[in-house]
Amino acid sequence: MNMPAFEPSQGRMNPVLVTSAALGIVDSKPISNFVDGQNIYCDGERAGQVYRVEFGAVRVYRVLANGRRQILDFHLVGNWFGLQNEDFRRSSAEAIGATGIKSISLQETRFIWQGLVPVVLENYSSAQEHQLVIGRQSAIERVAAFLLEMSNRAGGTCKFDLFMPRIDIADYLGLTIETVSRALTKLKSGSIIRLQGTRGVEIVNYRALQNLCQ
Amino acid sequence: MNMPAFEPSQGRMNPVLVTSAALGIVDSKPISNFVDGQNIYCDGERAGQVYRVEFGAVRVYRVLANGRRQILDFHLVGNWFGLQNEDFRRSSAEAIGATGIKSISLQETRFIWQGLVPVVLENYSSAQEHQLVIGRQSAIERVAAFLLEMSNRAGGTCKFDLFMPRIDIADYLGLTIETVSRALTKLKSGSIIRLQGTRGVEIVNYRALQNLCQ
DNA sequence: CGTGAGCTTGAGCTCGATCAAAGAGTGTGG
DNA sequence: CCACACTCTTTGATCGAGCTCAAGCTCACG
Repeated sequence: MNMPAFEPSQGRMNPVLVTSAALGIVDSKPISNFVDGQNIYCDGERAGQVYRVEFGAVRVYRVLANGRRQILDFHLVGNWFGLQNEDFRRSSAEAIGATGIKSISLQETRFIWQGLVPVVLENYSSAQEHQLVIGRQSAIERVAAFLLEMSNRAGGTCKFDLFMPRIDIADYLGLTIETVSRALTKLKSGSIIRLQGTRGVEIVNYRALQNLCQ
Repeated sequence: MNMPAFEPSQGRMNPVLVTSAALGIVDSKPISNFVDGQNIYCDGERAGQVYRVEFGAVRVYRVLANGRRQILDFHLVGNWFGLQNEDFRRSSAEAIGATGIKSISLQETRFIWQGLVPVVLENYSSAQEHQLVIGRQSAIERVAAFLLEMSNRAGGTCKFDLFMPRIDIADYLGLTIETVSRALTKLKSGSIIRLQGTRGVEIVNYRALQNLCQ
């Protein structure tokens, strides 16, 4: 049985179709440009806008009192972020590399909430998927799951670039950079992946990677 | 490079008000009764309905191929669950104790999606909150966070009953039952909580518990 | 070609998992 | 009402995955 309220969406790959209502509004906005590491919004700040990545990437994260950081989600081209119900931000968002963002104010969103429902549901779904990874997977399984996720979001290619440094991967997966590095080395040694430079990844044995994710 | 200034969000919708449309439909439905452990929906199943807890409680979980289980969320009285974008379930839902559920078909939801937006946003928000706990907190910090969450959801009282067994707490927090038990014992020894029987909890030192959560 | 940030590798340690057993709580039947 | 049985929980002992601390190494950049 289909969800009749909106068109079906393929994972997070194709948000363009499902948000056509929102697109009409956001497309008329100018692109705001951000440099690497630049803040888009901040924990504790009043929430005023909803955002869409036009180019580049964004990390959304929280920092605990003791300095430990958890990256809640990465957002790539076409992804919406910053959607929330509360008045104040409970996380921060930063550009990864040179990044372009379009935004609409929350006041405008009342006209397009319906169009954004699938977007929120997808974000929710991927948050739950991620709970499973960080709750019940070993280090190597987390890294394998991460590589598959990035491969998917890069369009399903087996050769792609990671757009974030190791520390971001570690903070996304709930690990340390050393453990991430060791896991990547292990996957390389097992001829499951190939590494090119510090960001390039090629999945050689896709099946083996999937098996690791349970 | 600067984002336009954040505008204050005026007249933020109250979740109770905005779900009134949904409430109107679901209130006319009969309550379905479930016994302890009974399945409400199943991983892989075609998704047909959205649910609301009338009494009792529900656990939503995923099981990995190797048998490891992760509880994604607990749902208490008044909570909606089962909202998703995909056609098929990616998790299972079970009653905890005697539980009453009202449901509406997804076909009906087209009339109330807009009303359910805050519900989805809240579920999304709590999923992210939980990512932080299982990604970057130690065992005792996770258990402390869990007790505070349950206290809040029980209405902010410091004396309440846990409605789930230790194994559910463990699978929610990404720990083992032994570790959960040890953490509870430690909190008891530190006079931060008091335990009554196997389910009863009283928070004696609320501040100390909050400090543990960072 | 030099420099520094980011990444990898190594050694040792710690927290939580695992394995094992005892204790508490609940329900059933004599 | 108590004895038994069963499940759930607690406690103990040991082990190992991943963290921490500490060097080296790479690579992108000037």
